[in-house]
Amino acid sequence: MDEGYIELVLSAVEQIPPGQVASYGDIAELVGVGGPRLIGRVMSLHGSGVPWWRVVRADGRPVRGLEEQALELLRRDGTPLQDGRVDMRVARIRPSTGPDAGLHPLA
DNA sequence: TCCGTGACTTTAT
DNA sequence: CATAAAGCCACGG
Repeated sequence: MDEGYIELVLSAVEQIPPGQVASYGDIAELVGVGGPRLIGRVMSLHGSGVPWWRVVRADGRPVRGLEEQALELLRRDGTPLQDGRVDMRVARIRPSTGPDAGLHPLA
């Protein structure tokens, strides 16, 4: 576990704007190193000091164990919630966000 | 060294 | 939509 890697992940999480979220897999791809579980590990150890609540699971469910806390913070940020889960279709950091966002590949 | 576990993801049933 | 299995990386026993 390199400190540089940790800083990289933490900085990536801090880059997440309010109203948007990122999955562990997204962070992993952003940093281009390791996998989702590695990100989760880094967050659990050094997640303090960064908007950890903006990092959610791929299904849109918040962090394990801190669901209520995360939900509150997400709601405060204006994140689109849907029945206790984040609406990844629009909240996830990624282009082509939406059911019909990019379905005109050729038009 | 092997095994179990965890702030995970994806595909299949 | 829920559950199961496989893949993934790092750590403690």
